[in-house]
Amino acid sequence: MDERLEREVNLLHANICQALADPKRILILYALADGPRSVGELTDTLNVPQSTVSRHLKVLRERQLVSAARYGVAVHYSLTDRRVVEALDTLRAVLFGTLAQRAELARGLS
Amino acid sequence: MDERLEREVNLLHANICQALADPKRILILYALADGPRSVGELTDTLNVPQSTVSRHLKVLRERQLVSAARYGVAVHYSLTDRRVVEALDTLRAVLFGTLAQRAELARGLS
DNA sequence: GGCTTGCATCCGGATGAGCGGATATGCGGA
DNA sequence: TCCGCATATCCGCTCATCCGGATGCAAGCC
Repeated sequence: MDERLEREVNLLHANICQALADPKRILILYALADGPRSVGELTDTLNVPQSTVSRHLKVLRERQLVSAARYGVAVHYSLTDRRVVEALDTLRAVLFGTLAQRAELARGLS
Repeated sequence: MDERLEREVNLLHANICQALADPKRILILYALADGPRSVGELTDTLNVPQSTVSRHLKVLRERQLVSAARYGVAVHYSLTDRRVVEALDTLRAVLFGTLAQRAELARGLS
């Protein structure tokens, strides 16, 4: 295996893919795709304790997938790079493809 | 939060993102992007025990990200949908962007 | 049928990730 | 300065995941 690719993939995993490995974090990214949101807003949107939201935001912030800006006492988070959501949309399209295929298969079996 | 999006994201996570949450699995996908490979070939490429490769392949197979075909005593795996690798490439581009930004920042600080 | 080869699965152990209540910190208003 | 709000971090806990050697299983050869 190409050592270069291996190192690159390790970086990719550590910096991005691992961050996408939790459904709540993906939801946060989609919520931010509509524009910046404060932690409180995200807490309401996701309907989980605030500490949980902050913990997930920390993961996303450390990987620079989101960026934070303080406005008075509130902190507004926003997407750093929309391409992350685009990639997720691509994966969603793949998912629909396989789901459709499974449905097809199930119909054929019946 | 839109319940529909929430369900969709849960599916996306369970079926795809979780499968991308391990660097070895990402490497397998990239290896398969060059064409079908047998388990033995992947074992050599990744340089890990065969049981480990088979375990990861099982995860990818269950999510239908790869498909298996038996040729005699060997099993050849191939990518089900190239778009998965395309999405990974997009994320790689994002990664390079943030890495460049960090380098820039580090230079500015020195 | 016995053997080899290639792959899948089982198992116990170690590590990591998520959780959410409690608490700390930072900021603006009175 | 003291208070209150918004957010961040700490803590102990539970659960998920990965690992790799050992073992099971299918297919072809003799």
